[in-house]
Amino acid sequence: MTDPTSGKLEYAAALVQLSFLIQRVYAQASRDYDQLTRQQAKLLCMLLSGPVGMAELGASLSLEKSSLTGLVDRTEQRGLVTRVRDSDDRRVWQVALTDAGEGLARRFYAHVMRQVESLADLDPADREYVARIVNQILADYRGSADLRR
Amino acid sequence: MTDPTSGKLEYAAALVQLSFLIQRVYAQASRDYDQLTRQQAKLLCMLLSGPVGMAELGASLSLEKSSLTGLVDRTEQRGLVTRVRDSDDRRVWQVALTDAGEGLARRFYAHVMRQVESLADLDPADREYVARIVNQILADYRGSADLRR
DNA sequence: TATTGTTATACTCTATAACTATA
DNA sequence: TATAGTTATAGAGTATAACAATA
Repeated sequence: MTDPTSGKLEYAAALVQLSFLIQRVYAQASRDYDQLTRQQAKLLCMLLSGPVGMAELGASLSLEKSSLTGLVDRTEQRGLVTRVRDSDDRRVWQVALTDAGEGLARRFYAHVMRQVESLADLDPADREYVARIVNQILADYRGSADLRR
Repeated sequence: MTDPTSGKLEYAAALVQLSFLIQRVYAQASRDYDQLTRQQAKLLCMLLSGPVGMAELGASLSLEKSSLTGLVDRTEQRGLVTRVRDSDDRRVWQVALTDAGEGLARRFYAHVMRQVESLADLDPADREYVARIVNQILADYRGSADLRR
């Protein structure tokens, strides 16, 4: 087993190291934007496309429901999200961005994109190729996740 | 700003989503191997190439020294690592895998590699291409990190 | 009865600041 | 004095189990 921190890595080892690098970028960006935590930043980004129910959030974030309760509590106390009762089922809550949360989320997300883009000076053709393959990996995973339901 | 959880993503967005997917795989594998935490698993893997000093570990893991003290404490209490005094400088400690820690780390690491390999059914040529570009990203980052020192 | 979400509890992870031991 | 690492403390993140409100 070779040292995973240097030298030329095989496919899987390289992807794992890249994931740690990108998570480091993400965590640093979180601190840079209003001292967010990585988890709070991820929550905000997941709400950018509109309010999401607690159950769906828990599944997407791979969190137990009690863990999500705490995360939403802390993010709500900072004024970045609010809970909204579902009109159909009074047990259900939707989580939505506040105006402050949406502004912060947009700026944070754009910053992370810039940081990741500037990690390496790649040829445009290489970027497109990588984007295509990574989209294929993500699509294959979603397909297999659907099968498991 | 498009929903980052579905559809075709641009280069940076795709890499960020992939990093979250791989971290989920890594965390699940940690739980599957003796109920490791993600951080303990990462520590074990960093020691696979031999003992490492606390200072270097802290830099590699992006942890404050007190945070690392706690992580090594908990991992040591589980019998997976040991502290060894440096022979030259009696303030310095090296962290090393125990036999149990090394066996667990090897099995865990191999499992993560298999899991990541099997995320998608890619052409061998695509895997090689992705591996080459990701290695370039990692090398560019290390180069810029060296410049910042 | 079943489901959604919260509360209670315990533990891990992390940072800041003060401290000890060694150089 | 300076450096390597620990201790003290506080807070965030997480899971399990028990619970309340609603369906």
